[in-house]
Amino acid sequence: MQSQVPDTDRFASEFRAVITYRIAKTANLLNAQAAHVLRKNSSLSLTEWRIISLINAVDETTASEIARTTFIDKGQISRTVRSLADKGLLLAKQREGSRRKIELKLSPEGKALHRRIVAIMTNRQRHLTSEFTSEELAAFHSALDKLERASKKRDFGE
Amino acid sequence: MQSQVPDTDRFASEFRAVITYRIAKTANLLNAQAAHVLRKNSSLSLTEWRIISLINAVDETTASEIARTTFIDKGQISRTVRSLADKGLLLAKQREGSRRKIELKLSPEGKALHRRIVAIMTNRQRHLTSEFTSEELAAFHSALDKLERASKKRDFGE
DNA sequence: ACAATTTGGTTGACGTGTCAACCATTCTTT
DNA sequence: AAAGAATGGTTGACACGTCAACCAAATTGT
Repeated sequence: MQSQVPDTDRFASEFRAVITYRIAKTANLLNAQAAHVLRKNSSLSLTEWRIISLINAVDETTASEIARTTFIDKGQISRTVRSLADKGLLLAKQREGSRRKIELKLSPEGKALHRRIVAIMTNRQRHLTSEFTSEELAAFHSALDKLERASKKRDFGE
Repeated sequence: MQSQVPDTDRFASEFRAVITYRIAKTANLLNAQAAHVLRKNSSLSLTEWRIISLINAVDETTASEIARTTFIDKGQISRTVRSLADKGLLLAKQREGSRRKIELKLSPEGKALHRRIVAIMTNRQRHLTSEFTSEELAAFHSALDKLERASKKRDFGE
């Protein structure tokens, strides 16, 4: 019998260098893990959870503000917001003095849920970064910054 | 009139620290950019392109080997392989001495396409990493390794 | 040699993401 | 004040990802 992790990865050497593959793969793994944890502990999808924590962070916001900062699709936000409102986790009401902007806030139930889940997720994040020194972590964030900036330039000699 | 990039991101301070958000967001931006480049230069989807380059890298492989190393869904691979075969970009034939394994190779057209696109993508990668020193790049890869390993443990006190 | 298990691959159903069109409202310009 | 542009949000159509069930072939255990 071969070892658990076999000869594996004839691909590895070639693709370890391709940074975009690596990020995509890591992101997928992390997202899958998060979705799994959420399923076990709630009935939230990953996007629902993200939107909840975003709203929680600023206390009150609008769909378009979320869209602008997260790059989540407008439409998807619209639908997710409705599903969260249907579940009674958030309150959406017309902003004073506007007939268009809709103010999003967590309901008490939403806040309670957030409190419960954020504890789990914080724990998870601690585990994920447990092998990082704080310098490594800072460097990693700064690398992501650079990539993010570079990813927004759609003009590299196309 | 406000500046192009406005007061922005009341979220930023809060969420810069949440590593999984940041990776997911960066990965999304990079994927979107890649998909965009592919659309402009070919009729390939991102997964089609990835599978083409994977096959190219090892010359010949099977669906399950791809699944094992990339964590792309079996089903998705199966369908993508068929669509690539339909487009004449890859050849799928029964492996000698097996009535189950199917050997995947690029067709001459597939190879030519790969050659054309890989040039563009390599150029892109150079732009993406142009602000990285080689130490930074190495550190970034090693950080991804750590996260990948940690993401596979589904047991952190759940 | 047989049953039980594992592996390679396909398929269907369904959820999520993405794009573009759209409407109503608000802001800008003249 | 009216026309035009920009913004906030919703919707529909469709592509893509994900999960589970499934079949056939191959391997393992007895």
